[in-house]
Amino acid sequence: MAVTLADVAARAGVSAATVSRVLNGNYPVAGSTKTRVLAAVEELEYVVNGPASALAAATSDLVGVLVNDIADPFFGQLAGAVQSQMGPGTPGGGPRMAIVCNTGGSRERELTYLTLLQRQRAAAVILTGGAIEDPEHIEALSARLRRLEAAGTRIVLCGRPPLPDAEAPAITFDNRGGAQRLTEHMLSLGHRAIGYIAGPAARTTTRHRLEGHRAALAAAGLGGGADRLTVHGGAYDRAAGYEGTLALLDREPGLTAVLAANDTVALGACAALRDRGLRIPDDVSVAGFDDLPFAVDTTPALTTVRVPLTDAGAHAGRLALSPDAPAEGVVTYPTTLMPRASTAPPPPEKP
Amino acid sequence: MAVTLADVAARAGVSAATVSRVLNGNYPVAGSTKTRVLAAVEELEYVVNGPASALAAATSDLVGVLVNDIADPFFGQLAGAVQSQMGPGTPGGGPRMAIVCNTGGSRERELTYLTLLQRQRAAAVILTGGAIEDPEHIEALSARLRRLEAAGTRIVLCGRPPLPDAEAPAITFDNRGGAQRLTEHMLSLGHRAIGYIAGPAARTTTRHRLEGHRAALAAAGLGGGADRLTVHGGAYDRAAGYEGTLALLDREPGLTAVLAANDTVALGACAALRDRGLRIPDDVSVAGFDDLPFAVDTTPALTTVRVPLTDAGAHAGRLALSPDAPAEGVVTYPTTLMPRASTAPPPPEKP
DNA sequence: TTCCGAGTAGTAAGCGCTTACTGAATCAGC
DNA sequence: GCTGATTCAGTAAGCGCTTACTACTCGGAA
Repeated sequence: MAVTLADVAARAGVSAATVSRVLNGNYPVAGSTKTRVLAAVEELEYVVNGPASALAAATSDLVGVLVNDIADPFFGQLAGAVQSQMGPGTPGGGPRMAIVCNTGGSRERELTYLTLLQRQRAAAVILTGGAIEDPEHIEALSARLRRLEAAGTRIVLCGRPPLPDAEAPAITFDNRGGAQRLTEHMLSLGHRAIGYIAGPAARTTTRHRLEGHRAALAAAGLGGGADRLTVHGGAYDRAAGYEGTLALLDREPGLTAVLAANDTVALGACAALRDRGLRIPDDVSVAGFDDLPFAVDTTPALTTVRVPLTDAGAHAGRLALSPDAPAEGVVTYPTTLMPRASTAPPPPEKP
Repeated sequence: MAVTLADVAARAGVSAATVSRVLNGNYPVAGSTKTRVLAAVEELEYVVNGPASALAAATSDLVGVLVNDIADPFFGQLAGAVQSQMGPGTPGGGPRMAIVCNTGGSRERELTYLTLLQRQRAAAVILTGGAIEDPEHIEALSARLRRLEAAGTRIVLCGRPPLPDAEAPAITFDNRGGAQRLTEHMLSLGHRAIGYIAGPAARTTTRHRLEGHRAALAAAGLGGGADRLTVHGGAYDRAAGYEGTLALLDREPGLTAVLAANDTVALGACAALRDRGLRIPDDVSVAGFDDLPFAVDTTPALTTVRVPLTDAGAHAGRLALSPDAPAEGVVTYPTTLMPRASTAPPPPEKP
């Protein structure tokens, strides 16, 4: 039915092995033969059978990318950057294809996808986004990853810290430092009643950002009441920001600033503040994290911390494809404070 | 090295064929045997070799999804919805995996990815987003799709009209009607000088939305000067909105409304208006299209047209998996006007 | 008791490709 | 002109799985 290697070989008057060698180019073939084979490929519109070659060569050209939420631009950018390194004419030989797997932040699906990728004999797997900090889950995850590595799959972590006993290279963001600088920025503006809406608990990203915030507070001698002004959202979404802000406002009516776990959460915070009749930044300052494209378009423009998603994603993609695992351990990308109009000095004390 | 079917068979004391049958469940196997096999699979941590089974069975469990820009939430939502139909415990037998391919709107990459998917012997391919209306490209695309279909790959179109001579099912959005209703909404508010920032030319989505807009204008007897107040963006992005708005403003200082090709473009339009010192909606009304999640969080909240991305994506996913091609032709999803605060009556005429 | 047809399990022939290994030229060096 | 290296192409043995086809067992109808 479909055109096979043998058909091409017959057409070109050579053996199947020669055609294979021309196509893979890892063995000397005379120029004239090569031309003839290529012509036959063209004429017959031959397309390699991926599964067959994966089986024979025990390698596949599939790379898995695990993301928490593909509809979230944070992961969209990351995935896009990873994919920019694949396709034709990219490092590591032939074209690769990225399989983006949407875990939805579910532990179970994370593991399931890993098995599915092992089943595809993926060449590499890139785990993105903060890791879940449940020892039990980490153990299960490590076990799966160990199996994958044993099967020859390269593992790359992007946006999460390295795993306890694996040597998979990790790319991380300086979330802690970014959060710290952001809080310092708020403090320097004069804010003292700063609410913090953290992401879901038991996530590395959540913890690191919160740690940075706490560190800045502590350095300013304000560490004491921090807990009271911190709430945890159920996800990194708008609802977390909205509800978190309302909760904070109830807890501390004198709130002058809200720091959100990320830009999307900040959007929800802004909505809640507006619904309560508070102006940004006149009454309350708001800041996000990540500097997603829309941050510059909110009103007022959102102060946030830029995370170099594109660079990191591309880097992860390259690491995944590099035939020789450099295993350079952890690379940390810096984060940058982006002060914009949503933060300003707090309003003068009301008499 | 890796555990194979034979290993499992040996462990369970049966033949490889039996193990295969237990795993695929399309042949009677006695309960006790099944239990024994499953236990062996468990103990050996056996994971099927996907490529091998794809080769032998001449089918793969990979589904390709072509998107224009994975970092755009529009496609992110669509891709997420498609994937929600795959994975374990979904229609069409075993777990499938979605390969999301980022074409970046490039014709060449669109074709390349299609070849790459053919190479993987994908079970189905879902093409999302507006199609490019270049006869030459359509021809090339159709040829590739015909080859894919000949190879047994199901084709599903989502968000684009059916192809000339293919019977691939298509899911479309009522872009035309949505745009028409949106323009009618503006007209009913009293706007007459309505600028339109269209998407890139030669895209079906661009054309349909523009047609709807023109139709509403014509029905109101305003069809005449429509061209003068229409600009085309180079992409569906913020820059298109920003630059398009500045161009419109130069062309018609008395502009009272800007309709954008989509929500992201509208964001750019808002930014340009603000930079020119114009208030929304007091001086100029703005509307978008798609109703992406952030539309409700802009200031003021963006009037837009809701497009049921999640439903459509899930539908496309189901169509792609359904073993028997229903080939129900074209299904059109309705779009809904979402009037919000960014549109209001035009300011009173200045004397 | 014989025979037949369910119901199960095994055998073996590929699926289309890669890649050692082998073989046939060609060619430089003496 | 002969030898040994070198270059290029063919042969064939799988890679791990699926699936006709065959073979056996067993209960019940004849």
